[in-house]
Amino acid sequence: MGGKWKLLILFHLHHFAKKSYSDFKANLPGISEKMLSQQLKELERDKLIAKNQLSVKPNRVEYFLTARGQSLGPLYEFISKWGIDYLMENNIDYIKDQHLYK
Amino acid sequence: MGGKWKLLILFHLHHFAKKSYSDFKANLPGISEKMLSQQLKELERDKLIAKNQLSVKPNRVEYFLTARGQSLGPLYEFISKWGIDYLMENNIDYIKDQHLYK
DNA sequence: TCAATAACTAACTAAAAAGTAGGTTGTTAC
DNA sequence: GTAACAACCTACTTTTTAGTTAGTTATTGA
Repeated sequence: MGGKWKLLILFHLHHFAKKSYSDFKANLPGISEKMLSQQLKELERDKLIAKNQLSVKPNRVEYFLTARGQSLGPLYEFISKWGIDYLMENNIDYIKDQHLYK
Repeated sequence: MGGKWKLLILFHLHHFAKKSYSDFKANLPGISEKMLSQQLKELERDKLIAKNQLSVKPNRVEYFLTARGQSLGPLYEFISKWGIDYLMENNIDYIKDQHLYK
């Protein structure tokens, strides 16, 4: 489960419950479509997320956390809080310094 | 912090407080010396661990968690528990199936 | 009808991480 | 005085991951 974007994808689903492919695209700045669909597929394979097929003719889906994905909830929370604390302790303005993380 | 062995190193220190280079070597089956010293160095660089130089003429050291390394304690605990639960839910005998994780 | 959007896939390249095989310095144990 | 151990380091290869660019199908909105 060590992909560059997986934790972020899971974290988004943890907070917003349901998200479409393009929701991720819009909210994960810098991710390429290849990475996005690859990581979604691996998360599905590992049963951490699943998707509803809303329609087929125009292909519309929504992703959500499985029970297993939800069971990692405390982890998402902890890492998020730890990260924010880390940035604050070190006086890093994330918005200003985003170039550091690309 | 995404090295293959880092979490295991941190987890060992979390449980045993102080460990020497060769303690890790003995308790992380499969790690190469290159990987071990590389990951220790990166963890030091990131201020998650530190070492005491016990002697120089014969080079003896002991590694331990810094305050920052300790602040991740709940993470080590959670992941460890989650992993064990995962193995049990799926009837995986870790000892028997170690080859799966090499 | 033409552009934009949604949800993808595929081919290829580049960069990062890990593995392999060796070498070093200085000890103590036999 | 030789082997074994501790704590490393170096060069090189292989594997894995990520980035780039370019398609595909189908739909709605102007």
